[in-house]
Amino acid sequence: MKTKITLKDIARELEVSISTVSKALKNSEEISRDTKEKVQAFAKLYNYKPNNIAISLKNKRTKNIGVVIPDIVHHFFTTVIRGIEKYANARGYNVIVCLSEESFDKEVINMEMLANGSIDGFIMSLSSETQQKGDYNHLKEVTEQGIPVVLFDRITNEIDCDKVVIDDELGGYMATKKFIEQGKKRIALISTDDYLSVSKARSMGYHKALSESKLGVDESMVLKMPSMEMDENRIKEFLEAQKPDAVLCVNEIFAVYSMRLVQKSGLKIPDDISFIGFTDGVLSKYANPSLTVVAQHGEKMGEVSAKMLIDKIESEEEEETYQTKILEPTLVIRESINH
Amino acid sequence: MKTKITLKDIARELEVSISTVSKALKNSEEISRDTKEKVQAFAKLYNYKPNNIAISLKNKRTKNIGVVIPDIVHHFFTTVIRGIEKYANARGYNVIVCLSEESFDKEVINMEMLANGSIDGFIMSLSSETQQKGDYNHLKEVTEQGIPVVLFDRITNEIDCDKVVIDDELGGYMATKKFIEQGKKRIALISTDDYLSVSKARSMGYHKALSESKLGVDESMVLKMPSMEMDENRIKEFLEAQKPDAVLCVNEIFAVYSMRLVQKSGLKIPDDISFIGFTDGVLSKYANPSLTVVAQHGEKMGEVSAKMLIDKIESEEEEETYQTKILEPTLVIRESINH
DNA sequence: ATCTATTACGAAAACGGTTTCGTGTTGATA
DNA sequence: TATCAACACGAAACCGTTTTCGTAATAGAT
Repeated sequence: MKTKITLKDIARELEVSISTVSKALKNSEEISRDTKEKVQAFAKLYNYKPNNIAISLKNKRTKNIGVVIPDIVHHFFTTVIRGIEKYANARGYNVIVCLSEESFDKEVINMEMLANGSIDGFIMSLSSETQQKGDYNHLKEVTEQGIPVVLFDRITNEIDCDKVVIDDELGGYMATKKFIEQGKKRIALISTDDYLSVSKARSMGYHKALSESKLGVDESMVLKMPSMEMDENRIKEFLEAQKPDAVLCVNEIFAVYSMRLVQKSGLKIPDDISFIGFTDGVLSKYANPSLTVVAQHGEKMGEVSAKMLIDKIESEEEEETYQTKILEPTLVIRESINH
Repeated sequence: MKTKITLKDIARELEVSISTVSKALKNSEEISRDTKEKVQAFAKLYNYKPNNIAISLKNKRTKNIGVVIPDIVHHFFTTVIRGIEKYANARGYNVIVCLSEESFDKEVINMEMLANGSIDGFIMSLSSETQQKGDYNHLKEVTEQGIPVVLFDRITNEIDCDKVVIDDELGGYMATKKFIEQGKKRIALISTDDYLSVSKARSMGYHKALSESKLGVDESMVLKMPSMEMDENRIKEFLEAQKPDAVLCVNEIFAVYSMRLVQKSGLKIPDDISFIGFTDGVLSKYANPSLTVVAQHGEKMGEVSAKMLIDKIESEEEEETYQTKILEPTLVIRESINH
């Protein structure tokens, strides 16, 4: 086992001082050509690499960014991470991922762990429990310490920081409008409870599109599922009672599941009933029929978040100006609606 | 912006030495009750938290583990990460995720970045490019430095380290056996090229089961896709030419896609033709019909890997003994085969 | 009164770097 | 010959901890 070599080792071996070695390796003008060459050759020979931790301590910069998300087994978050990772890596940063698993306490603990010097900034999406509680003190503490934070997707207005969201309302609006244009008359919405900011916005888009049209809103056409868990019977009863000819679902799973239900009862998709979901994941792509969705471009979101964060980390000025970037969703047309 | 408080700050404020503060906070016997109470109260008041970086430098322990995987937008890896994260977190470790994106160079760069003090050990799954090249020098260097490594799923025998795999051959065997027991006669395999160690093992299980049976192996019933990308026509031609009554696919996507193809040509699943895939992801669960799969228990794999790694990190002895844990896959029966 | 043990604390080294500043040596200049 | 700048390097502080070791003060024993 050949252990890592340090500046001190090189200095001892070459009978120069540590400072000289450090400078020589940085090609400082202060050091003679001779010495520099000697040191650099020696360093290369023994594969010297500076210790990141020591550098972090000195510079008060870790080159790590902390990502705190509710869940990783979820296509959207996964693509966001990929976007963050790619961008951050290109700028020399590493990504520390922590999962809150939708728990407020875990979110707090994770942030506390990371905030004590392990990272230069946070990128995060709030857990549902945090959003329900409305308690954002852990975020306040972090921002007050001067640690930059970028909130994405599941955000709150109670914290002053950079934010990246997609225009979920627009997404709901676009999808609903599409149905209206296609002459659908009974347009249903399957949503979750409003505490999830995204569901809320998507529902608003749905309501807006309908109230702008001659159809108007009929609240009995809206099903709010109490949790993200599938409750098969609720959906089944709802679809049988309301007999919609178009359904907008706030996620993929509701949509795919609903499609299976209506297919079993003999309806044809998209002619008898059309579907649009949210999140352009594998499910939508490989569903039968493939599902038209409002795509959120998670990877782009990750990139944008990472860029905002790193720019802030590396900016000298202590500007207290925060921006909210709004990304536009797009409709990915597949077989579950008429073309 | 209230900046973080350090031991030095407390020492100055309370007019004691830094050492005293440090000891007082650790409830050392050396310090008087009075002083301890004073220091602890002050620390709590100003919300003192020790700086992780400084501690890391001192202890030569970062409490970080590096996870290097080929891809994160992939259900299996995602569940493994979750398993790692949960377990590691419970033991006070953070997880730094790096993506090789199936590239050898990125894998090398990522490992080098992390190996310079940022982490205490690696958990990784090889990129396909690395497996094709067969170049494992980056791994050798790391292990020679005494950094513990746990390899999972996509492993190599050329490196001495702990390993965790699922018995992919057994998985292929179990699935094929199932088909044989159900009286299927034309059992096909859709696989990828053999450089992926997992595909290879799964194929071996398929071959083994068939050669043990009266059916025997017919190589024309095996389709090897040159890459992970979907090549729709290859599969279509293959299925039309061979007319199998059962298909084993080395992943979900091949399976779901194939099911759609045969359904379009009027075949009934599972009676006319049955399907089994690998990877128990969302696709299998929500496919129509839902797909029977060989489940790999990624979360368990992550947990086991993390446990092995952390145990090694925290073990005093320099035992050079490595183990390979083999996890057994299980068959998750769904609608794509007869019950 | 002297010695010893205990208590309670501080100084300093160490982790592995970076960086500022001081200084001995050299050669050129006045 | 005295002065001085340029050169090349080293000492030391610093980042924020932990930990070893030394020691002043006090109390108890003889």
